[in-house]
Amino acid sequence: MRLSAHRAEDALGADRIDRAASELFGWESVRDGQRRSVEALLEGRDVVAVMPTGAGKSAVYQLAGALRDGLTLVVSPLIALQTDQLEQLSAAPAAPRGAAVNSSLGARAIEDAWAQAESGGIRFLFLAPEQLAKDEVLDRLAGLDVGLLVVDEAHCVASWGHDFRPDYLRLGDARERLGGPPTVALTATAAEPVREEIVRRLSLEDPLLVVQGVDRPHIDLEVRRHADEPEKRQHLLDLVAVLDGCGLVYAATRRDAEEYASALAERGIRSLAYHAGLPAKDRRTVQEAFHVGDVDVVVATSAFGMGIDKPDVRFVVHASVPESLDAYYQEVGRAGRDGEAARAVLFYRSEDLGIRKYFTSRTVDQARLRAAYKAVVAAGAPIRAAALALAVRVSSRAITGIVNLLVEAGAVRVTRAGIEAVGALTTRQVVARSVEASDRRERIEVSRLEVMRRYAETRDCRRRVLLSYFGDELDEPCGRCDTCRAGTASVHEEELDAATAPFPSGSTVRHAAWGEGSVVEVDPDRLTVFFPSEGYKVLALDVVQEGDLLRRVA
DNA sequence: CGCGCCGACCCTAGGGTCGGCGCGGTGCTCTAGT
Repeated sequence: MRLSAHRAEDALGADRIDRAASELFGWESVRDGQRRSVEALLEGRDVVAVMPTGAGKSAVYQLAGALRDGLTLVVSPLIALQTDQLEQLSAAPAAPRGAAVNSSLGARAIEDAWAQAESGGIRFLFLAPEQLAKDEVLDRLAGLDVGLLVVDEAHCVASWGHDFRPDYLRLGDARERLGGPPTVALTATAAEPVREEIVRRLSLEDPLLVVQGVDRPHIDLEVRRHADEPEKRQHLLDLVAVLDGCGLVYAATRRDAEEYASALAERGIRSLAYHAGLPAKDRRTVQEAFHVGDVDVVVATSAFGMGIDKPDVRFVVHASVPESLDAYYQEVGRAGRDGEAARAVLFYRSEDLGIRKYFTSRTVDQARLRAAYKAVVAAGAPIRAAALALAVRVSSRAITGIVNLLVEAGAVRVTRAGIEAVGALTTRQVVARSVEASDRRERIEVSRLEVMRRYAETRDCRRRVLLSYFGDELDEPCGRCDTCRAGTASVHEEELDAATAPFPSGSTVRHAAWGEGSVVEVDPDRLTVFFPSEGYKVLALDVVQEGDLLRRVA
């Protein structure tokens, strides 16, 4: 079946989308959020779509890619995800074909994929951001007609781009070099600052924001506070031992994951550990065993989960607090995909915030930064990253992070020709600005951890705290969380009304020192406001009002 | 930031405390050697 036939017949988008959905992919219906996203992309508009995995994120780019001219480039963080997506495509009745280019493939398979992309034999090409950092890849893509760029699991831009996988921060440059094709960023969870960073880093222009179904009302929320570590472990094991069905336990370290898994196994529970320290073969085995139901509980670090789409996960238990509410909800969201009742239980000890604090702390290597900037200036002309790495004597991998920081400091810019200095800053200024940029980032991460703490320690309805963080308001306590059951949430409710008046949730405010921010949460006696330069700030309402600290902007 | 391990030291012979130290999470890619 020729796609162009559809285009000729159906000038109107909606009908065309429905027909493609049923004829190419065999789907009976297209949801509202999917339709709006696809329509925008077909009109050439960028899209940021926040929708749970079960809600068919991939359908958005599959439909838009099939209906648009040219190649659809899908940036995906994991090779395993690329493989899954390819399988999904080939399982569809008449969907266009796709291929991947990554390090797991041999030279011949890669050459074949390129040839197919050039001849139009495939319409989807899957890549990790590291591929797009290579000149030869970009050159090759520039010779093709890239009609659509897809950034899957787009929260990775913000969470991994700054240190762990710095090539994520280069996607905006790659996009520009491809001629700025319409772009869709897809993710299951992203609060406002994460969305804002995605838009900024990818240089999206006035994107359509589609947020679909943040609430998962059938997941019961609960936090169990403990002062004592051994007691916490004991209670966690006691609980998991009696929970029905299969589930996940998230631990902070590999060691904890191993220990919990074997303690559960000793109690006769079919459980296995999963973390990035295991050989690739074992990791696949654990995933597969969980998927087919040969194991009931996987105890994992944050390594487990992306791409896991098992419908009947009945519980997600956290042995330690995650780094942010975004991360927490991402992990919790793996429960109850089938829409049946599920539970999310966080075992909380305030000391557990320590390891997260450690992970957020960054030290800038000033000597390397200085050397890199000097080398850029000395070059006198745009210098390639590889040449710069050689000049500064760091690995080509490490140079990306250093250059990212220099870009953030406004000291250099990255163009097609290479890296070049901008303005006339002294080395000292550059180092100072880079340190400031790094500190700002750390402040924001620390503040996100504080919000996680507030969730764990709140007496208000947990779901309301969670949803307001994601920009969704809940008018009444949910009735399906521990604070609602304990009655503390409804007490909170009575006090709330009077407090909401001056700075309602969602409004924009201005602070003399921190600039503009948006109100994330309103409590009877305090406000939580996100300031782009500072992160989340909790302000006492009486202090705010007495000192006239905030002005309402919008 | 908080832990767990190790050795030193305690005061009297084996078990306790204390201070110092190292460690802790996510994956891509390329390359050298089996």
